[in-house]
Amino acid sequence: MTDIRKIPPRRPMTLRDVSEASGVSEMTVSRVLRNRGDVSEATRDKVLQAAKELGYVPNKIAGALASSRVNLVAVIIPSLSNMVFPEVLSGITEVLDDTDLQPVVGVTNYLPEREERVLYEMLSWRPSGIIIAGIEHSEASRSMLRSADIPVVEIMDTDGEPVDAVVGISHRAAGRRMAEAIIKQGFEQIGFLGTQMPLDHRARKRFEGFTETLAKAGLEVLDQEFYSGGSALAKGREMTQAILERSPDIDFLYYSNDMIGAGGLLYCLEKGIEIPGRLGLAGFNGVELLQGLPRKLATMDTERRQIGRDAAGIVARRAKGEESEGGQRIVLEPKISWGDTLRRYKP
Amino acid sequence: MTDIRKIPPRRPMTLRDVSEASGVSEMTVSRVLRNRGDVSEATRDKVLQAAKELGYVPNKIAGALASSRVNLVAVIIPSLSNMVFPEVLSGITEVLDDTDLQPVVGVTNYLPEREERVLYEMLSWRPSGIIIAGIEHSEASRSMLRSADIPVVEIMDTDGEPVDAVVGISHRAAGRRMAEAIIKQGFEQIGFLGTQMPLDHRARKRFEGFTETLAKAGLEVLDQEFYSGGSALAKGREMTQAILERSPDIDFLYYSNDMIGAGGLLYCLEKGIEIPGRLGLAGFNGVELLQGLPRKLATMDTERRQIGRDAAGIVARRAKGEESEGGQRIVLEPKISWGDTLRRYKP
DNA sequence: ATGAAAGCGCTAACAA
DNA sequence: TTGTTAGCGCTTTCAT
Repeated sequence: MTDIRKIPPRRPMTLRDVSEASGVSEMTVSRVLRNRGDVSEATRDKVLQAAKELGYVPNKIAGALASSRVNLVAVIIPSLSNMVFPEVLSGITEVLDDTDLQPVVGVTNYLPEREERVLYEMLSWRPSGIIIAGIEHSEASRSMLRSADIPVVEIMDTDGEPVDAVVGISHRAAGRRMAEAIIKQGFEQIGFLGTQMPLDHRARKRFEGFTETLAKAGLEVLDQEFYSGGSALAKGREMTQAILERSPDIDFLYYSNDMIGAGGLLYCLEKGIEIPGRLGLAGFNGVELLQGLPRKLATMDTERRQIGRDAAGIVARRAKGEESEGGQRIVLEPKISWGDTLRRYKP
Repeated sequence: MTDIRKIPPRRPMTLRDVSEASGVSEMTVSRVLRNRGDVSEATRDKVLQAAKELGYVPNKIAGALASSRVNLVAVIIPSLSNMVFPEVLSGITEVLDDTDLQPVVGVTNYLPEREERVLYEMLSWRPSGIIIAGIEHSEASRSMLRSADIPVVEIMDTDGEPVDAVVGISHRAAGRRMAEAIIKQGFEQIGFLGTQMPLDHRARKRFEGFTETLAKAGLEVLDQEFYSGGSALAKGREMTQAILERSPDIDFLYYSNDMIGAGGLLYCLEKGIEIPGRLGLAGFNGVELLQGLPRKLATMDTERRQIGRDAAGIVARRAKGEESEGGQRIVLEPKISWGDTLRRYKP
C-alpha cells in the first residue's frame, strides 16, 4: 500500500493523485470511477481502494468541461414559502432520483428581473434542461430560453405560448369551472379574495375565467379584498371579516388560495355563520392542510406533484436522447374537490 | 456592425465568438464581461454590444475551472415540506443576495445515506462553502466535510461537536425550558406527541431535555403518541383524540411541532375542552400559521431566518477571505411564546 | 485492457 | 490599455 498521510489536504485530490497512489494511469482511473469501458477486476480494486483512502471527490467542473455534459436540471420557481412549489419540486425529485440528473433550484420571488438573473446564472452552468414556473416571461428571458438549446419545460400554466414543452393546468378554465359550480349551487352574491400581486399571472387568469363565466350567467363579483404579506391564515380571517361587514349580502366567497380560504373558514365557524347554507366558500390548490380543518374547504386540486413528475419526465427523456423534438403539451384537468363548503343541493 | 445571423445557435456561444464579432481579444472580452482590469470605454462598448447581440451567456464551468473559484454555496437540508427549512433558506438568500454567492439546495429526506450522496455530489462542484442542517452526520459525511477545506456551517442544532462553525439553538435546552414553564404553571399529567422519526435528532434532544427536567421535579411523561406521514394537522387531531381517550387524566400536551399542535388545538376547541384550564398545550417552532388560529398556541420561536442569515454571513465573510480561521459558534436563545394555551396563572 | 495526446472554454500571469 | 501563453482537471479519441 502506498504511504497515505492522514493530514487533510489543502488542495483537493485530483485524478492524478489517485493515479499515482494506485500506480494506474489517469485515464484508467477515470474509467474506473465512471464505470466506463473494460477494466480488469484487479486494477479496478486498486483504483477504488486508493480513491477511498485518499477521500477523492471527483471534480465535476473539469469533467463537465471536458465532456460538455452536465447532469444538472435548472428548476426556477417564484417562491419556496408557498407550499405549492415544494410539492412540485418533490415530484421532480421523485423522477430525477431514478436518473443521474440533479435538480438545482432558483427562486425568483415573482420578480421578472430576478427571473432573468436567476435564469442567466443557471444557464451559465450549462444545465441539461430547464423547468420553469409560468408561461409569462420577459422578452430577454424568453430569448435565453429559446437559444439555450436544451429542453425547456414551462410548468403550472398552459394558457399561452410556451417556448418549448409545457405541463400544467389552464387557470382560466379552472376559474371558469369553479364559477360554473358556484352558479349551479345557486349562489348569486359572490365575493372574491386574493393576493395583491399584479405579477401572479395564474391568479389573474383564474379570476378572468371566473368573472367571464359569471358574466355569462348575468352575475358579477360583488366585492373583493386583496392582501400582501403576513400570515395567509390570519389574512384570510381579516379579509373575510372586512368583506362580510362591508357587503353583508354576500353568499359566496372565492379565495385565490387555500390558506386564506382556511382562515376565512375558521373565522366563519367561530362567528357561527351557517356554511354553506348562508355562505359558501371555496379555495384553490388542494393543500394537505385542509384535511385537518373542522370542515373541509371546497377547492380545486392542481396536482402539483404530478406536474413535477411529468416535467421531470420530459427533461429526463430528452436528456437521454429519446424523443426527437420538443413541444410536448400536457394539460392536466383540475378536479373540484367539493368538501363541505360548496354543495347546497345534494348531488 | 458585424453580420449577425438570427438563427438560434446549435452550439452555445463562446468568448471566442464574442471576440471575433467585436474584433477584441478574448482576454479583453473576458475582462469586460467580468469588470476586471482597465478597459477603455470604446472597447468595453464594442464588447458589450457584441455579447448582447449574440446572446452570449458565459460558461461558468470553464471559468470556474480556470480560476478555481466557484460562487456556489451548498445548502443541505432534510426536507422542503417542513416549512422550517424554506424559512432558513430565505434567511440565507437574504444575505447571499448582497454577495456574488449563490445557494444550491440539496435535500436529504432525513436519510444519512442520502445526505452522503448529496454532499458528495455537491462537493464535486467545489462550492465555496457548505451550510448543512444538523450536527449529526455519518462518519463518511463528517470526513468529507472535514477535508473539503471550505467553510462548513452546521445549522439548527448546537448540541454536539461541529466540524467547523455552528449556528442554531440547543434543542436539549429548549426541551428543558418548556418543561420548566409547564411545571411552573402547575401542570402535572403530561403527554407528549411527536413524529415517528428515529433520525430526527433535534426532536429527540428536545424530548430528552424535556423528560430530564420533568424527572428533576419528580414528574414523568404519562403517555405518548407518534405519527409519520400524512397531513400533520389531521394527525395532530387524531393523536390528540387518541391520547386523551387513552389517558383522560392528562392535563398538558407537548407537541414536537406546531402543525400537529395546531391540529390538537382545533380538536380541543371543537370538543369544548377548556384551555388551558383543563388542558394546556404547547408546540415547537413558532410558525406563522399559528397567527391565524382561533387561539394562539404556545410555542417556542426558533428564529429560523436568523439562523439562515448568520450561517450565510459566516460563509460569505470567510469566502471573502475575512476571518482567519473557522469554528464560530452562534447559539441563539429560543424564547417561549406563551400564546393562550400555556399560562394558567396571570404573570 | 490500458495508455498518450489533445483540448473543453475560460482566466492567471506575464509581456508589450 | 491590450494581447500572449499556459494551464485548470478532466474526457475524448486514437494508439497500443
